[in-house]
Amino acid sequence: MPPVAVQARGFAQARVAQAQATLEDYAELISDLIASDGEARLTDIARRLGVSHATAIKSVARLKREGLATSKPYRGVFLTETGQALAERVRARHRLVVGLLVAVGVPEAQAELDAEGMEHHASKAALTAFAEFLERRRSQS
Amino acid sequence: MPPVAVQARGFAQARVAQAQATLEDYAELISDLIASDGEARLTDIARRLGVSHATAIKSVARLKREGLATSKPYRGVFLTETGQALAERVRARHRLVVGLLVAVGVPEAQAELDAEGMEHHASKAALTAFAEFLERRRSQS
DNA sequence: TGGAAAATGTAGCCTGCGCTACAAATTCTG
DNA sequence: CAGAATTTGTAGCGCAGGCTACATTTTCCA
Repeated sequence: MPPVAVQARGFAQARVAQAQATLEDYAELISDLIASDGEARLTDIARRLGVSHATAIKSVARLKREGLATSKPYRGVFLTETGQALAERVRARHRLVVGLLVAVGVPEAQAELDAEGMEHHASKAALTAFAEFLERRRSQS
Repeated sequence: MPPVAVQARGFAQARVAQAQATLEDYAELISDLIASDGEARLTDIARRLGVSHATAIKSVARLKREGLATSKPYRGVFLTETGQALAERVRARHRLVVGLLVAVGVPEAQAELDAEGMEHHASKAALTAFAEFLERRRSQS
């Protein structure tokens, strides 16, 4: 077993990541919807996340509280600059994680599903390592 | 963007995994404590998870509700057969994830921390791929 | 253009998992 | 072996994020 402090830190890190996960998922999804449909409607957000619209409304309210999004009644949801920046970081990270999973042999479709959960827990150091690993791969083949 | 159904499934999978995560962490930790100390005391569980003892008590109560653990007042916590089996699966999975992270270049210490969060989201297919990847690596070097 | 359909919003409930504060039991020790 | 220290238990709170049910607003189209 790892030293107590180290182990506790690991769990704490995972908890913090988890608390951010919802915000990250929403930010990325809203950004994607705006890019593809021109707007991010509550119903579409809920459908894509697989939750009820009531849940989506609550979560969007939290995004607004945290300064990541804005919206007016009966209108679509928009990201603030901060929110957009978060969305872009998350998107890049998502691609990196999927890329790594595929590179080590996880089937594409499953890699997408797994990445959805794992990406939130990849540290900067891990992402750097992933990028370098993929780069080495690419230059070799 | 992926098809709606696929994307929703990804998020749903992540939510399910997350709901299991606490149980898995406790089961593994209790198993480790029993192996190393002969017993799993509430205080040690709480210290290693980095939470208050009250939180640990609540979570252990949930493990008992779900048939994974047993305990009597003012005595240590023990795993049922189901709980022990879970602990072993989780331990194996944890090692596999750490192994993969290290193999692709994540520093050992960080790999341990990251694995704590990621491991809960690795599907069977991913774990198989990880194992094969590590096997290939081993036989090459 | 008026009414049905769709979208959005509100209210209230549940569970999980954090916390602090206080209570009770056990264990250690002088 | 009595009292202090430790450990375990209980109560009650907060937040996040699920849900259903019902209300309201907007949108669409016959």
